[in-house]
Amino acid sequence: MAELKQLTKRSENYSQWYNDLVVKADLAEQSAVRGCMVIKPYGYAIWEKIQRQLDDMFKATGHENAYFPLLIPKSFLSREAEHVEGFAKECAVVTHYRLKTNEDKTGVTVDPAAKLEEELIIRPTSETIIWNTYKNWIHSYRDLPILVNQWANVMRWEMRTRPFLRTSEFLWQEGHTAHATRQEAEEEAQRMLHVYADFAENYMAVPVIKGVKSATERFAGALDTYTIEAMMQDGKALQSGTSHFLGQNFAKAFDVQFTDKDGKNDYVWATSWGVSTRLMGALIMVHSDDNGLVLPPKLAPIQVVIVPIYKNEEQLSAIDARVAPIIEKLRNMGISVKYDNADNKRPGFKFADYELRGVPVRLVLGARDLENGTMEVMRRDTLEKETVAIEGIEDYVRQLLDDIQKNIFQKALTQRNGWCKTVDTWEEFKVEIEKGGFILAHWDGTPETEERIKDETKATIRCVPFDDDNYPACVMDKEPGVDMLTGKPSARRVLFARSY
RNA sequence: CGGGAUGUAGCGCAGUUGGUAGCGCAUCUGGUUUGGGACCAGAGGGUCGCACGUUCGAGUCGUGUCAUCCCGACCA
Repeated sequence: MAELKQLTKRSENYSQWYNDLVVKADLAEQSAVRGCMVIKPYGYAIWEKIQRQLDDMFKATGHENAYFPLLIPKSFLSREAEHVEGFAKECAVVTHYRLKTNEDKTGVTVDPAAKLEEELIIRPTSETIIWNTYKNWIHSYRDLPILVNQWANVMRWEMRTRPFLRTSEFLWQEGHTAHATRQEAEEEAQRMLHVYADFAENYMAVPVIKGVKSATERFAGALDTYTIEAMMQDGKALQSGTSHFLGQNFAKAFDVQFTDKDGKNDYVWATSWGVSTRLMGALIMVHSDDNGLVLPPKLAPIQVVIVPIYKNEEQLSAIDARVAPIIEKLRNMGISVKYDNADNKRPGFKFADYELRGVPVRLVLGARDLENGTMEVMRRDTLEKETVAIEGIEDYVRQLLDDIQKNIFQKALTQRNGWCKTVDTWEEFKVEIEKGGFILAHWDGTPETEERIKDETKATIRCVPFDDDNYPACVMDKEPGVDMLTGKPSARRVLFARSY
């Protein structure tokens, strides 16, 4: 009880509330290694659902999976100038390949004799090692395009870490494609951004704003970075996925040329795109309430939990028998069901526990229901309970799951749209940014102004939004104007926010 | 790397002017319970982050050190 109460103090410190939720909902815990995270079975089950769905979507757009080494020779990283610049400060480095036992047997030390001639970097991202490989794969236009994705872990030695949002080591997928033309590569980068947006909205039930990053916010080594930006319940934005048009930068750095139909040589055009376990951070922060996690049915490891209520063995076996065919039917419909008839926890405890873990639907069957031929159905998103006839309950549940999926998206969308506002003056901007949310304002397009705004308000340009009929009108406002700070001309409003 | 805070049982904490370790939750045993986080009785669990110092005596005082968290800078 005391544990649950702590969760209700969300307003005091959102960050702390979030950390509590991650731990209490049994998703993850801190590891012995600084800034790393142990993903526990329940948390990992959610990640597996995310993985499986994204993987299907990648395959449907013609991509294949492959795997590249964890360790990258230091010299690879420095081939692309901007790329090193962006990652050098956060790399873990392998310098030796052997330990030896101390002479007094008190432990082990690094064997100085086993120093590597060239240090190895634990990948912060795999562009360099992949492009070094692509050099050997690509000779002719017939070898293109290459559409490869990798599921992997990467490591970035960040100064400040947060579970799921920014851990030193994280799981992700990174797509790396090579194309014969600029246009094809640009289309690929856009296509994958839309795949991400589709996934975020239709599976995670997290509404996002698609757009292009400003030059300062761009990926190190990219010509353009496209992003999906989500809004958390506390008014801070979260960059949830990115897709990069890399131009010929990496092809030039790793000398990857191909011969076209006319026999002429040219550098190939590249993209890369990735989403990480950070998506789980978004999932948690967008939907959760004071009772814990709220998972969208499409990504919930357990979609339906059934809890029996009984006073003795006979009653339990009667319930077991009544529940068995329901479980079977639900499973045949592709619904994941857990029947929790464990005798070592009381019903009230189970109710609270499955709510904490975000299970979308709970069915309860007791002696009373057995007599009436009913079950109690509770939906996690609204916490509403109703009593429903057992006859045909499987279809009812199927319908309810769809309904919950739609409802939590709608709820998040309404909230997100409520966070969008237009601001015209600098004074107003400084006031509004304190309240959180997305702010649409005019910007003169220079990095200097962007920097000033960031320094004074901690707000960054999240993106220049793409067209989408579903966005609120203020996001779609493309009228020119003047910069709120400098008064210089602005082509259109851009999206500002404070972010994680 | 700067500012602030905290390190005492698995978790959350208390510990008085320095006197040899305590509470709640969790765990284990037995019993009664079971429609919203059960109750009773009993039990187990600690080099008080680490090191050095002051003292007859340190969880408590001093110095150093390490770690974690929060707020910044940095980032998916």
